[in-house]
Amino acid sequence: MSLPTDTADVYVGNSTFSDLSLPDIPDQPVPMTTNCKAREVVGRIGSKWAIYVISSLDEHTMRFGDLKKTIDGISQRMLTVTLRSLERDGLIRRTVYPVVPPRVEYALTPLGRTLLEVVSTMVHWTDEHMAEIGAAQSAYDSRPEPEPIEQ
Amino acid sequence: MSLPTDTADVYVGNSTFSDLSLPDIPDQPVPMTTNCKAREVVGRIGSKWAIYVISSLDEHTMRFGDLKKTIDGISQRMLTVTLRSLERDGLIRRTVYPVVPPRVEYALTPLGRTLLEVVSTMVHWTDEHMAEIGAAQSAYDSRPEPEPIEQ
DNA sequence: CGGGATCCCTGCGGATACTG
DNA sequence: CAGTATCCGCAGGGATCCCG
Repeated sequence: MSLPTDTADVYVGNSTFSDLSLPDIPDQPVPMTTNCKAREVVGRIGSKWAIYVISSLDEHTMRFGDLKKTIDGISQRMLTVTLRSLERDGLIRRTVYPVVPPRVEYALTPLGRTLLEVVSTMVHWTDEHMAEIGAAQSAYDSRPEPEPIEQ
Repeated sequence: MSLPTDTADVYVGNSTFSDLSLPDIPDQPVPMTTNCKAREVVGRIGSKWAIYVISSLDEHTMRFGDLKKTIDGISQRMLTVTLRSLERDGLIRRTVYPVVPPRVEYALTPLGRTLLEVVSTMVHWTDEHMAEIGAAQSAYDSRPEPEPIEQ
């Protein structure tokens, strides 16, 4: 997603003019050739924070601050961006209570709950195979060193 | 992955000195606070091209050029980087045949085949719910426009 | 053919300051 | 509290050239 097809940002110096503080309609009309469906999923749940949000919302709804505290590596901006994106995709529902200290709650939609299962599958796979991957990496890093073929 | 903890790249002008043509040991010792396991999976299969490689290698082995032609949006560099990464993780196996025109074949390892199932789950989920997501997006983009609260 | 090495642009995402 | 608005570093990744 967000391929440089016709974004046509006004380039000024060393910064794009469309600095996208909070992007509204970022998705492009699919200029990719191959089956970009998978790309979309990854772009969605793999946006670095979406998984945490989805996982955190497992069952109970949460407020903005709660999510921020729970995920705790995330910045306000990225939490907002992620929540907006997930809301736009119909994966979470945002409820605003018009009270004096603003109260906003987020919860998974039925669709989001089905995605949670996929995410859980991924997390489960990781838990089971992380050791193998680590071992494979160690083995790989003990590379025989190409040996310049002197002679 | 690749969090800016202690990478300590020599910063020269507007470009990093460690231009990372082909990174060797990019993974960091987990400086994240939350359960970064999920992040690792996403970082792995969500590296924009890994899914295509994994999916393409479903069952039959493939040569470098075959993969490049199949995935077709990918650059040589990214295909190489992705293949190296997956090989290091023990997800694919690289076989070099010492013949005059070099012949290199890639195939999923047993571990990689288990990941393929996870990827398939994701792709399947996408196929089933893309319409819903699209509808949700359209609905969201027909936003009631916040109404500046005149008066 | 299968990459390795370089150069360079872009956009992701962090930090910070300000509003209702 | 729950955002919005800006600024900007930096790594991801494409284009290109070259090599065994």
